[in-house]
Amino acid sequence: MAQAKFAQIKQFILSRIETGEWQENDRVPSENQLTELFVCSRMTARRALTELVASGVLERTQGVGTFVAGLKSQSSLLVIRNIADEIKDRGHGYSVTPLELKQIDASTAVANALGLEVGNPVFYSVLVHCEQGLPLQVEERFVNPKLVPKYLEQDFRLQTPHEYLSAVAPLTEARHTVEAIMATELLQQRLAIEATEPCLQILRRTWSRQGVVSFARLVHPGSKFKLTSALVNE
Amino acid sequence: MAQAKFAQIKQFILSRIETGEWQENDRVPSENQLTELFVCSRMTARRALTELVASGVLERTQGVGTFVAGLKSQSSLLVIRNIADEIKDRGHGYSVTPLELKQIDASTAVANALGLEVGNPVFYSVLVHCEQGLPLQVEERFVNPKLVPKYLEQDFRLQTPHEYLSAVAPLTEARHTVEAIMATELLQQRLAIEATEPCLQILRRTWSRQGVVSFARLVHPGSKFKLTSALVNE
DNA sequence: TGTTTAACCTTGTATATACAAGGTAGGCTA
DNA sequence: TAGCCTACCTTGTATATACAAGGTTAAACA
Repeated sequence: MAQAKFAQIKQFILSRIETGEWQENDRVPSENQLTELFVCSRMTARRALTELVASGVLERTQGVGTFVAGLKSQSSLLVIRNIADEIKDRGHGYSVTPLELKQIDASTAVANALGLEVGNPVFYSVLVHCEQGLPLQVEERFVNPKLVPKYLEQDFRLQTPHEYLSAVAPLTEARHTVEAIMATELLQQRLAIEATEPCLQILRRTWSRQGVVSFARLVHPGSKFKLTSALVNE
Repeated sequence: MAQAKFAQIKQFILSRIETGEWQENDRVPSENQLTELFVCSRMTARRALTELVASGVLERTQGVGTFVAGLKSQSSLLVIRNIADEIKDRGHGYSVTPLELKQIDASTAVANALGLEVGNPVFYSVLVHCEQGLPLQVEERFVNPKLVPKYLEQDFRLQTPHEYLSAVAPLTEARHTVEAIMATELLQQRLAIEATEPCLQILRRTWSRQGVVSFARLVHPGSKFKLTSALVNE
């Protein structure tokens, strides 16, 4: 068999959508119709449809039918990768310098982000991630001490905070905000950039089963760092 | 039945991964083992595994077994939404002002992005998208005239370029780059911002079956615009 | 005429079965 | 001992079947 039958059916449907023959919200053949068209069992036709639904190409409603899904083009996905992996994947040298590692009192913003009270103790770390020796990211991180009591005892030259946290408190969710900012003087020093250089800031909150684990502020020089998307559709 | 059997099996596996009982690369029970555990048919056990593989929780290799997938935490997804929808979803007033709509000669950068020769004609449009009357995005767009010959005849106050292009040349892929930049003087005027305000720039290339359809440069004031992620992990 | 009902479509869940295909490990042979 | 080969595990594809559940429509009834 050149290609699995369910894959042929998927191709058949996808090509018709790609050419525009079947438009958004058009009805696609039912499982039984596909069964006749391709001379296969209902389970095989069903598999093709199910997989296309899973990938967002189709939508179905029990008792009604299966339809071409609305354009996903309206939103596409950007990937935020682990900085160390990204640098290594480029074949460049990666190094990290820990600048701070201590306990502080939660400010209002940090307390809100972590779901704690203002003034509660939180663990705080600052690291500079470098590519070929040049700063590419300043990672400022606030950690919930209740969930990660041994955070301050770690050596983040050996294992990034992200790796450590993942091991200690398996994360179940993460939320990000990306924006453009101007660096403060301190950040300018740490990133070795001019006052005129804009920066890309990623705010990242991570959850485990027990609650908010950490709140991180990742700042990149705009001239050196780009977020790139993988793909959409299909 | 309180819950479908395959859903119970999925829950069983997910909870064991969440608690950390099963770690990355650990082997999960085979289809036959699950069949015995849950007193169900192999197809039902298989469905649970298949769906968890689809959602990225598990990985499987024919002839070997099924394993807990590597942390997805390493990369998470950001959503780039249609600007008009985003503003409307916030319940705010949306308006758009077309500034340019003409044919120009492709510069080197544009020719590269569109897969054309330098100096070839390309269609060019500039629009300003406003939220409550304030500029939120400048959309500069270069369009391949071979694929979209009637681009210049459109009225983009009625339909956004993106909507028109989606209808004319169903898109099959899109790639994005996000970075922080300082606005040029012209952009400062168009966005009504100060020279000191950093901007978030999204470069977007879209493909249809026939090739690259358009290349867009979307610039937002950093103080007013944030990209926000939905969620991670399945 | 208006409402209820039943027939018929759709998708959803579940089982039993068969064979194909890929990988591993242990035993057999040279 | 070294290499091959078979038996046995795994996942992958495909079929036939049964009944459940949700929605539409048209016919039957009041």
